[in-house]
Amino acid sequence: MDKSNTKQRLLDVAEKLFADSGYHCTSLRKITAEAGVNLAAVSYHFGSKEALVEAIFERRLRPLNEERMSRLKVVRAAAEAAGKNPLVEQVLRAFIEPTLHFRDSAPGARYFLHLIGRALTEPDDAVRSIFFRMIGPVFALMFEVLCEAQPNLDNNQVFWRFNFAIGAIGRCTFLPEKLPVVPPGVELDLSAEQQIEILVDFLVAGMEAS
Amino acid sequence: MDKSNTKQRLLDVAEKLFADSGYHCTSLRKITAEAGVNLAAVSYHFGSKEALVEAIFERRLRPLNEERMSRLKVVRAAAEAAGKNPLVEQVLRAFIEPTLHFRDSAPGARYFLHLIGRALTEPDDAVRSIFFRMIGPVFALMFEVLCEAQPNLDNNQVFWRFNFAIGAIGRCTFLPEKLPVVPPGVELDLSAEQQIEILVDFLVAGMEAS
DNA sequence: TTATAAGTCAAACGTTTGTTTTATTCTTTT
DNA sequence: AAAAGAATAAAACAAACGTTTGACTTATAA
Repeated sequence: MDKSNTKQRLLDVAEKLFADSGYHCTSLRKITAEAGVNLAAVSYHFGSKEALVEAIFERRLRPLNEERMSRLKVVRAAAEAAGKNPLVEQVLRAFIEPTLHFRDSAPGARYFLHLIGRALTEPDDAVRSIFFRMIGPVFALMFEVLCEAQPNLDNNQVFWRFNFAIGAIGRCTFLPEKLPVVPPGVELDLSAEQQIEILVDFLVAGMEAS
Repeated sequence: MDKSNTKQRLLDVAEKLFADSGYHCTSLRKITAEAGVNLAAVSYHFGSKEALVEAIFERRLRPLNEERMSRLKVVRAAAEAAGKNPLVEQVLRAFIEPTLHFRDSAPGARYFLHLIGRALTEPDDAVRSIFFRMIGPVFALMFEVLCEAQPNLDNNQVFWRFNFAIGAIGRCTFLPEKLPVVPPGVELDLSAEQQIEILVDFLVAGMEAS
């Protein structure tokens, strides 16, 4: 049909270029040139550059967040049904496993993960608030369930440890070539399962510390 | 006197604005206007916008890194003298304590920490490589000493855990208003000592996990 | 087939960007 | 006091940006 795959191509190319060079360093001219479409296509199909990046988040982050949310709710419900507190490990896995399995679920997903790994520190207020609006409910629920998992831990402690976890997770959604110092002999291309285990081991220990 | 405090004012104002809005979203016109100096002053005193941000890194990161390096070397030398492995906690403290004490050491230091917290994920290649060039040796040494601290742990494991630690540390150098979701009742303005303890507890447990 | 809509295209829009230029003022030195 | 150098000022520079325009082409539907 060729019925306007222009829109899809723009999403794919912009996702990759935004991940590579960031929102502001990537011009619409670069995007449309690499996608092989006219410059005006972005305005026509999305309305603006900002609406384009929002559509990118919408396409990937929406379903990912829904899976995270439902898994968090399962963990909470199961714990409540059993009359126990949720396990920290299960809460973390509810967030982490969808993330890293998503990484291999689509060709551009790796780029997208890199993009949201940087969205946490995005300087542009408009772009950052698009991301925060989508991720906000997930973070809020996760914080709640983490508090339930460790009821004898101060909420301040939980909050900061949760933030540390967010930062740590962000480090392994990064494209390998963007990491600062890579000592010789270390393996950057881990499978999702390997990466999950390394990450969960670290975070469970950190969250449950002393 | 007044013997060119223009340069200093530019450094101070640019540090704050770069921290606030990022490198690309902050124009030289905004910087020079807020500093109350002429637009051409940046070119005259520094040469370019990129040289300005490099001077900002140079001013603060150079001495901070020197302290980190010397503390790391002390930890390593003391362990060697005692014929033991360095302690993970001491290695982490050698990096973290200078960082958070630095935070309160100068009026603009908080802004600068926010700036380097974002430098890890800086999309602009030129800016990121300025940062990596300065922080590289510190990261490399820290990775080495961490490997010595846990000789029975695979280097891959150490590398990833080290990266997670970097990500976690970055989360508490952030300006509070830039954090995504802050549940009611949590205290964001921790003293350096409080923040250090929370962070070290978490990271030591994570680094030494199972 | 004709009429209507959807999509594409090249070109230009008005801003904003970092940087440079040229002249002028202030400070230091002889 | 005069000359030399350092610093500031206003203005203009070319390049790049996101966005809009209006004509043209293709697809859909009556």
